[in-house]
Amino acid sequence: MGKRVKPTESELEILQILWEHGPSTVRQVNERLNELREVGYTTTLKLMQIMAEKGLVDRDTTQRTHVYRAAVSEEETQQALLRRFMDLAFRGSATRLVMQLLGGGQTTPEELRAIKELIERAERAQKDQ
Amino acid sequence: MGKRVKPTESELEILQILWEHGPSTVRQVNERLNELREVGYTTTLKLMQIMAEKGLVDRDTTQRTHVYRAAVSEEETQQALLRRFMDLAFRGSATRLVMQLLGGGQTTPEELRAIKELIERAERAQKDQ
DNA sequence: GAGTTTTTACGAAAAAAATCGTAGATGTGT
DNA sequence: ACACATCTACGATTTTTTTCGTAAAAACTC
Repeated sequence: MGKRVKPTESELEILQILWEHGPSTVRQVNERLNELREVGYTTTLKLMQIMAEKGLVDRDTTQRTHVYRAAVSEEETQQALLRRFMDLAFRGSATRLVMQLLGGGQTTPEELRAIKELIERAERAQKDQ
Repeated sequence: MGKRVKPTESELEILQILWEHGPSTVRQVNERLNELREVGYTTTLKLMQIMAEKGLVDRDTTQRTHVYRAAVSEEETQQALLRRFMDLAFRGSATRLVMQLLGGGQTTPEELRAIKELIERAERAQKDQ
């Protein structure tokens, strides 16, 4: 398990699309990307080819139109990215991070409730150890 | 307020040092950096000069040895970075982010308690509106 | 089957970020 | 004052990431 995952920002955008929509062609991915910003088709193609080389995605080449799918799990990747980001931007402090998250008006009341539930579950899990 | 600043990773490392230790010389910053990894003195100097141009830091040049200090606030910068990161890595979902944070063993029991306290405070703040 | 579209492959250019060497000015110690 | 160390400025190089042009093969259209 646990490949060393260090996707660049553009690669991560593509992974998000693959995680969300499942195996996709370059065209499908490119169209999703273009909903947000303008990206040339060959740009997306090249990126996905590089990602295949790096092992971030797998592709089925039996058809002329290749189908790509994520080769790294969403969980593991997010875990690694979060660790890195927390260290870099919050000097490793989860508390500070949550403080900004809650203090910045970036959470809806629903999210707050959901997050509280998560906390309580985590506390119970710790007690059970 | 609120400059639209997007420090690079290296720039952010330097900002962290300035936020944590206050106004510092290039040498002081470079020494801190070298506690983590090897960085040449002129590399750090150049970065800090660029940051001064961008307005990320201010510097006092009245002495031969310039003294640099952060020109952007820790809060605002973290806020902006968090927003960006949450969108990129968690498709904008604070809940997913916290889920990874709690599920990945990246929080100590103490942090958990502190975070719970933050949640409760945020809930009370919402009710008061 | 000629022309058009779609696709991959490849390489190169452009852009962004990080690193470092060298020169010259300024300071320090003796 | 001389030797040595420290500091800034500047430019150049290197590395990483992103973007795209062109060509060739495959498929589709009429």
